[in-house]
Amino acid sequence: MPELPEVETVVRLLRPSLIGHAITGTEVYWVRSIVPPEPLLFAGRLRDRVILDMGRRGKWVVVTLGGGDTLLVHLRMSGRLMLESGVRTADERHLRVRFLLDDGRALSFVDPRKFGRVVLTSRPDEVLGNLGPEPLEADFTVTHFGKLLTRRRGRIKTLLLDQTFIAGLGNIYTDEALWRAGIHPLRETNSLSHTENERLYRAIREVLSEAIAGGGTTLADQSYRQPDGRRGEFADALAVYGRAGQPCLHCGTIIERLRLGQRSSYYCPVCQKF
DNA sequence: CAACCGACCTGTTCGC
DNA sequence: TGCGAACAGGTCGGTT
Repeated sequence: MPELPEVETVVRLLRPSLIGHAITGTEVYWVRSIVPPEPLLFAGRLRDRVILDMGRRGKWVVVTLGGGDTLLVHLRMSGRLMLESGVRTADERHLRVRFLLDDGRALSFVDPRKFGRVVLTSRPDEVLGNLGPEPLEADFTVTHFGKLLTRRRGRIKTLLLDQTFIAGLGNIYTDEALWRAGIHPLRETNSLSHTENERLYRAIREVLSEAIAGGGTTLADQSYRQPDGRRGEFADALAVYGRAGQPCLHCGTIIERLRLGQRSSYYCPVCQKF
């Protein structure tokens, strides 16, 4: 579910109220949610660690702890991080890991589908090192993007979903960026013109920035919420994702859906010619 | 290498 | 109403 904007939204909201607090206990309810999968060692290593910082790299939440360890959280399809003030958990049934804090609050990792992971490591680069550039960073320039593109082949959408090529894009925002850039998802990467490269670069940065400003995207199933419970308002701004059968906001043509691997892609057959 | 498929999991919606 | 199929924001490993 969560892509870069949703993870960024979560981090921005949680960070100020977590920094400086210590973890006093860790409860593991689903062993495979943690790495390494040893609840006693995991909890022991986290006890009394102070949260020094919290950030994001691609779709990973990065929690820097005192003592040299780092906690990496990937929400995958259905994971959520929620800060709770009491003993109660909003979603007890899907609670996988809970971190108790020194002030009585708790940070809960809730994940119905159990795909998400909480990784405790002293070497975060072993996990994060293979990620491609951060699309919103200043050093990610249009020149840089163009150079990366010319070296690659295959379908453009597949490439944008590859986290080692560029970090943070998922199924929603690749479709939105390709629509904004007027590029068909199945276009061969090496067939893109210089102009198309530039349009794609701008589209990626704009759609991600706007989505962050809107607090991410909450779809009809409501599975993503901001940590404070509010919905992500960028759902109202989606131009193609999930809109098969509805008119293109630009030209009125009916939006189509195709299969790429086992995933859906939404596009306008007129604005995004093959 | 690029493309595709099944796994990993549970929950919800769709179609008959 | 009931019930199986299809589908879901992600990623990995194995096969063609």
